[in-house]
Amino acid sequence: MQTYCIVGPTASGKSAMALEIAEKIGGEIVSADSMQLYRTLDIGCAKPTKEEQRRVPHHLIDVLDIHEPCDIFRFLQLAEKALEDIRARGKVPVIAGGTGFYVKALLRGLDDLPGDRALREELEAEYAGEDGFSRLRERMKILDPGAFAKLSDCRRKLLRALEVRLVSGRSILDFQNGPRPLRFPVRAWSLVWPPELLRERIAQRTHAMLNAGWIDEAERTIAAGLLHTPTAHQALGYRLIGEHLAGNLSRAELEEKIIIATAQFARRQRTWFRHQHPEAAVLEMPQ
RNA sequence: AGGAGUGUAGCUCAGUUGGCCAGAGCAGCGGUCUCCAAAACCGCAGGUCGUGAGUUCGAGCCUCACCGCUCCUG
Repeated sequence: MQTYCIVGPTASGKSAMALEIAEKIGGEIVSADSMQLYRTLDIGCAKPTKEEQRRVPHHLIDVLDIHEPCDIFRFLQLAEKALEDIRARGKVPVIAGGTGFYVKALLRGLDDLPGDRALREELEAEYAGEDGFSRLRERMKILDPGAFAKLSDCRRKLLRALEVRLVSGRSILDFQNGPRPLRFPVRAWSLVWPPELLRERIAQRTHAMLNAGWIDEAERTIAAGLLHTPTAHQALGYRLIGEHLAGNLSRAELEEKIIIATAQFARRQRTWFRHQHPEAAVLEMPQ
């Protein structure tokens, strides 16, 4: 049985298209969005409305508390279960999402890299200081020159490579086997907008979200500790709204900054989808 | 109208006593991506230095005129 998949940057119209397809074929939507996973991050993450969620069953929305951490494996665990359930019911999954890394991993799986959470935290602490990064680089330079050559600029990835090296005795590069095949048949589209047009949509949506109560929502979630959560704190806009509430940003400046941050995010997504999803047919938007 | 000030990348500005090819931050664009991905990281482009003339071997920096903007006084 076929599985559908729609990817695209934020504000590109994925949700609407997924809804349309799902209704037409009697499918169920699986959100592949790192932030819609979290409860109470509603307006700010442009979640489908309750009404839309009633029209078609949605999965992986509101499944985590903001204080819970999430990473690619947690997501895969949840998403694979959702796909399994949907198929068991004889329904068609319609994956829709803007978190490219998650979508790709769901479609193709990940290589089996060794890991050790506890060790990871130790290393994180060990290389935390001012000179931590240079010490990390020095160590990797001799321990795993290959990985160092490829990752030397990125602290986070170097750290992970060191973890793999220490756990397995081998380079992280040895575990990464290039492009993986799709794990199941999929019909996929990538929504592509002219940048200026998408930016305009982002601006309009941001304005509407702010007027729809996003500021109150942010105030509540910040009071609940959002800014100190392991993963959810990354959600765009909330921190800026906090600045606004603290009087450091005017309403106009707030809106402008959110639009810029969102457009920058959309650009990164654009780059990702352009290169990482050969299975997806490009759909020029609008229409 | 008179006086003072100002006019350098899309924006905010640096540019020493006139002399490397005019710089930065932000924005923009491109790229990477296998346990933080709404993240992390790498790279690129862009300026008739308001306009015109003059001084000088040489002017963004000096002189003059004009234009624009700002402030002050009437």
